[in-house]
Amino acid sequence: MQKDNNISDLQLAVMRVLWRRGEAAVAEVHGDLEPERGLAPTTIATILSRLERRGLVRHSSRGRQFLYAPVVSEQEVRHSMVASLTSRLFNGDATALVSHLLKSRDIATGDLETVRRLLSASHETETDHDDS
Amino acid sequence: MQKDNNISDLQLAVMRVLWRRGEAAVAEVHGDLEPERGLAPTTIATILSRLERRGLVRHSSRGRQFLYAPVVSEQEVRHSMVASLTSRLFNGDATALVSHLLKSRDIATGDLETVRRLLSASHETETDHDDS
DNA sequence: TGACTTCGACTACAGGCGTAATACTACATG
DNA sequence: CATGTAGTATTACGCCTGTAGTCGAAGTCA
Repeated sequence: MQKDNNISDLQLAVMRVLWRRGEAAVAEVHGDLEPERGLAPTTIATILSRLERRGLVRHSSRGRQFLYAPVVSEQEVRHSMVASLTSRLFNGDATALVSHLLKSRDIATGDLETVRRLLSASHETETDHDDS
Repeated sequence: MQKDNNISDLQLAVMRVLWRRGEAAVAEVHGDLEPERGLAPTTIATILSRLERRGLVRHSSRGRQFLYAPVVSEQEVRHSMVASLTSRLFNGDATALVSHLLKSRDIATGDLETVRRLLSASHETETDHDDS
């Protein structure tokens, strides 16, 4: 069973860079996030160290730089986080979550069709490859 | 627009007691949670104060006891937390979350029927009253 | 009235997060 | 070799959470 991969917003942003690039040096992660976040490079480095301490990433060295690479996949993190929320909020009942989404109009009426399509697709395909 | 009602697990547990009881003294909340959590009464009191500081509950006095009552509904909290996760993890696309749930087998194959039922119910009923 | 009980208020401490400055180390260069 | 520089490691600080002890006020009981 995998650990609790529940992570914060900023940590997620950093992970997303790693997922996209496969591996990246601190400076690269910083470069990618700087426009939207405007954080100091050392801040990014701190985040990466902490992620490494938690086992979500690992690093190798290239010259005197560290190359960080994800250890967990985006799917795993999503799964873990969604499951955690489902368990906390809906007692683990994922259909209750769907029900909530439908009733609270988080899913616009126009998107019902999309969901219906997903649903039909989902009983045909038994193999799973997460995410669209 | 409502604030960020994202709360922790323990805080949720406490809120659930208040939602169930309408209002409750510290001792009552503690009594309800003690079996599963085994926390000191003062711990519960601390949680309640903090929730009050954040505006999620308010209190009145009965004798020298405080009666705490929820200020936000379970629906609001759920909505807020689900929305927050959806935005962080799926870029705000709730259908992507449903897609995730379906593909990752968080929803057992046997429950697909349930979802399908929810779905049909949801385009007939335009009025919403959250939760089942 | 004095002791005991009850309850909220205040204080505390560790650990996580956001955020970052500063320290240290080792390569590059004149 | 001396020094600038790049890049990691260490330290820091405020805020939140979990967890709870202690203090002080007020009511209860003998």
